[in-house]
Amino acid sequence: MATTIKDIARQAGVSAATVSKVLNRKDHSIGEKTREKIWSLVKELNYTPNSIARSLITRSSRVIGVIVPDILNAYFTELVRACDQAARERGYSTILCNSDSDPEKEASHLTFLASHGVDGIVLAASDLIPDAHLLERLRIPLVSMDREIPDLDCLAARIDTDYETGAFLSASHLIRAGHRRIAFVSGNPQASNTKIRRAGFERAHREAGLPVDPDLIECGAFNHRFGLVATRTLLDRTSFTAMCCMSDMLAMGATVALRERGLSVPEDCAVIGFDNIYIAPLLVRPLSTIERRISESGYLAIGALIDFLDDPTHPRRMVLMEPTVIQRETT
Amino acid sequence: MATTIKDIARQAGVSAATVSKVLNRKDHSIGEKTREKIWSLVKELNYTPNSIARSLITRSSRVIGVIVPDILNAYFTELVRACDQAARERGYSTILCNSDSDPEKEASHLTFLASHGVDGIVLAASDLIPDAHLLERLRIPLVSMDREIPDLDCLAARIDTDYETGAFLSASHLIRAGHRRIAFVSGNPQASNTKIRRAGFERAHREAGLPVDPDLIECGAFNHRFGLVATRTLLDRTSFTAMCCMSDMLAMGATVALRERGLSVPEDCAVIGFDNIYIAPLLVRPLSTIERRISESGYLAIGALIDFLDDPTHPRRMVLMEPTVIQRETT
DNA sequence: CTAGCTTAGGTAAACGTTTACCTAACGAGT
DNA sequence: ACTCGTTAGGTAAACGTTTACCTAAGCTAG
Repeated sequence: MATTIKDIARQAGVSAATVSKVLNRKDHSIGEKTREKIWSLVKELNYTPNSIARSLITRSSRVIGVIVPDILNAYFTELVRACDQAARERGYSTILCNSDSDPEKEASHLTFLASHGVDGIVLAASDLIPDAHLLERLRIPLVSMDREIPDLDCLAARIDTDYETGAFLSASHLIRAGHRRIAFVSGNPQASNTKIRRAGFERAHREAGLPVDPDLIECGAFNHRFGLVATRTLLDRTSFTAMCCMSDMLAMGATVALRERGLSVPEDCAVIGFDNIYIAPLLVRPLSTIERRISESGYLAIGALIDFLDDPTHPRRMVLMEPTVIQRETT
Repeated sequence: MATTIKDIARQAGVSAATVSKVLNRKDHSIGEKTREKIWSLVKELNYTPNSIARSLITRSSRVIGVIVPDILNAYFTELVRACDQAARERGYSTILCNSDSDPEKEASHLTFLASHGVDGIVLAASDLIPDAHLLERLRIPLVSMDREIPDLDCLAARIDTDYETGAFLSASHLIRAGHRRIAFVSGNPQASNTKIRRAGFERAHREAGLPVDPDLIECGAFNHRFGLVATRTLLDRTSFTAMCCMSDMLAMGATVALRERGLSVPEDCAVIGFDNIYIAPLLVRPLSTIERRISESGYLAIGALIDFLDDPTHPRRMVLMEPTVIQRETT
């Protein structure tokens, strides 16, 4: 139905190979007028090369798969958007997969992406430890973001955030403001993701000569729903004057729970988030948070991946993003 | 490198055609033991068919393209997520494109999707009128969501929202609460999208015997940045006690501007949004809004598209979603 | 005994590209 | 007159599938 390279070739009176060479700018040995004729036919017939056929023969699709736990989490929305933009700027496009933090879904997305011939994959934060055997078998260049990952030879880069420092800053910020009983809410307690943050939180207390009350800790997931229920649980169990939430979504859920109980933020209880999602400053009471430059890390991930695709001997990158405090009105 | 159908065939001692038949369940004429041998080899060698080769020959990729103006707008995040989920449930996957409301980007995404052989496209709300010639030429089954679109024969369905009623409800809600001077903030003033909403807004006033002051109208874009600047402009120009924002993102921007001037919501100025994005109830002061069942409309879009793909004579769907009011704490 | 059906599977073309290698003509240098 | 290079372009295989059509054997019915 659509125009193919053969249509162009026939109408130009040359072979398909010649057209292909011109289209791919490998036309040092093609005459000027043939070249022009081909280009004008391409315009006239609105010819666009069939990427599928091209991928089949070149074994490269110029597509990058991006796997995130849940795009509804505004943090991942921003990340995905940045990855997509970075990829397009370099002639790639992306295909997005939500794993819902489910190992089976993650594995099925991985094989899906492989069967669709993606050139590389960005595997973003998740409580999961990815299936090393599968990754090993697939042998697709990979960038890991904020997650535990085995040291595969198809690992192009790791982009991690210094969660220890982030959590340390977050707790210190509140301790300096005079808080003594600070709740800590984070994701899956088994994930290194959360363990490291907890370590930073505890270090801040240690350095300030403060104890850490285990009753003030609630870990489960990074979404707003957990923020809501964790805060309710904490309020029922104990008392505190501030909350360290390890994601902005958690902080949003927490604030709703505090309001429910008639507590106002930050007067009755201060709340600090983590991520600085673009919504944070738009809340009616703008949320204090830990900035982690989400878009920049997306750009880094895609950049590292494409550099690796261009040249697999390119030195692997290991980036550790340094978070900073942003004080708004909730603390 | 990866296992192909020929590897399976060789090891099973049959031809590739036989393997293909078994894999595709067209194996009525294949012996029981051959069948079993093939399946066990498939498992053993971790064979996954190469989707690219398959697409090339079958001319179907089981991929659906989704074009939105900007995934950072939480409304589209939810929509995209719903489309993706609906598609996966029916064995399709999606590929996402952000047009940034730019006609050139939209056109380039359209040809990109075409060259990658997507089976269908969901074209979501945008201030743009799509390039009818391009669409006509591409001949890819299409679902249009909340946008003006020519009546192409590849149009599988239209999913629209009854914006006139939505805006009417929104304004009436505020009028009933006693407001007399209500600002109206919406997207691109040229787009039918906005004109229709404005009509609903005006009808609510007419039916209540109230005049509409043109000074209270500001139209430009649907994002939070415009909400912020439009509200500043309105506050500088005139006075009002309530705002009809035609998207929740606008409402979020508006609330920030009101706070800036020391006005509290809803005491000094009520604000109502539109869309009921999932963040609306999480704002420290939960946002009143117009519900439009975003996920449901995503499901509808993908469902209509796939039905059309399955059977192009399937009756075209024209859905008009009916919005409702959700009162929270900003009104 | 043979026409015809069923069962089990093979053959080869096709999808739309890319690319390694070939050819043919022409001119220049020796 | 011959090699050699260059220029301009063609040939055909290859990528990994699917599928229309073929074959060959075995069986059954008349």
